[in-house]
Amino acid sequence: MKLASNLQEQVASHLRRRILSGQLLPGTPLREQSLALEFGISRGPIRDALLHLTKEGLLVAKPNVGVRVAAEPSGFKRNVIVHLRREIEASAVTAWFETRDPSLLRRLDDNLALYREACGGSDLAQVVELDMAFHRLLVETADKGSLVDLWLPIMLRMFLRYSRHRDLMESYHEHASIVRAMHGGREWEALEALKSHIV
Amino acid sequence: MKLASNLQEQVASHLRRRILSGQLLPGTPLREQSLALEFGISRGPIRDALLHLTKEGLLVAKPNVGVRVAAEPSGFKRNVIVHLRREIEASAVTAWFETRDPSLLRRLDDNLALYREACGGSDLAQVVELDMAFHRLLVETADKGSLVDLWLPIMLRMFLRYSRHRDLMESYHEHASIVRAMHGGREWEALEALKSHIV
DNA sequence: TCGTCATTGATTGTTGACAAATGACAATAA
DNA sequence: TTATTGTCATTTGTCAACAATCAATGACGA
Repeated sequence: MKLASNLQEQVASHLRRRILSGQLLPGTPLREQSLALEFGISRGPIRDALLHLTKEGLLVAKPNVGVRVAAEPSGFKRNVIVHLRREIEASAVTAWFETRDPSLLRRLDDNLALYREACGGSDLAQVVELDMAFHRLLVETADKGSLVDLWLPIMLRMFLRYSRHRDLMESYHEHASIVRAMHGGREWEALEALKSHIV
Repeated sequence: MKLASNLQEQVASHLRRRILSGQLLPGTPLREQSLALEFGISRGPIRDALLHLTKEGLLVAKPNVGVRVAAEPSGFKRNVIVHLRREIEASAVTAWFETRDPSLLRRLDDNLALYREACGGSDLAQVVELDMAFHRLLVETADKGSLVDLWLPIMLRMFLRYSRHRDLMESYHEHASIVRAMHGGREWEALEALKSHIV
């Protein structure tokens, strides 16, 4: 899951995980030099990675000063984000019901099994990863995955406050009920379950 | 408008303008070396700028190969984008009606005057710039501008097909009618005008 | 005492050289 | 002819050194 040939992407996904799993709290400054030392590489790829994460909304950059982990979105912003996510993911699911390609259902089932396990365990980073993967599967199916790049930064901003305010097992059951409705071909039910899951 | 102390942002906004105004067509490859030569700087800041634009959706990058100007979004994707933009900008305008801060109205009026002029002239880059600025003003007012970073990449992807399919003067009148409704305090009318303007 | 302004240390911004990967083309063999 | 392999030029990826900038500190003068 983590393999990438170029260093910047390796660093980016590593930091992404640390931020989303709550190991790096909002406001924490990240220095290029220290990160370069920590990863044993030069500052170049680090800069690229930080730029990635900044554009994704996980970091905020001040010119000539550096980057910090972004603050959780305000209530107002979060509300908008919720609506945007619903719009994107609902569009994708609606599109899926046109074809009902069963390969998606298989992948969702696989994800669900792993997710259930992870929710029982204590590896929060793994839980976040699988939760993310679930929704990514939904978004990817529509229109040859064209929505993913639109969806990702929105999703990430929402996940900035993942760790707290979340009952993991309940989240699992919500995923399961979405998939169940899709298996049964009940479009309206799937969309309702999705909408009430995204909060 | 163009001033930025760091080179990457100067390069980024320059390329942004060239792409949005249609001088760089979808599919056109951009080489770091040639750009560095063209701007008379080294490849470092160029890389940063290209990364910015890639994350904004104006370019697509293939690892170890390079970047090209992004293709126009598909019909499906564009439809989603339209809904996202409406959601964001309508939220912002709704929030404005809570306070009705008159300083926004003043700035919108200023923008309208310039926009009208530009629509008459032939400088498409200027038209795009002002159109963008108009909507940015709307988005900026709400919640201390927190929606801007969410809105920008969505807006830019939509503007990839700005030049064609657009009657400039009609666009001006739509802007004007939005502002007119806001001046008059007619919230519903403003939101409807906004919604029908975003297509 | 308070405010202003140089100094200084830390951090980002920029550069040019080098390493690694890719795609195109030509040579070779079935 | 067609598929495969090897070579080469082009382009991106990475690196370490240098320059520019900022924020904090402390000296200075009102």
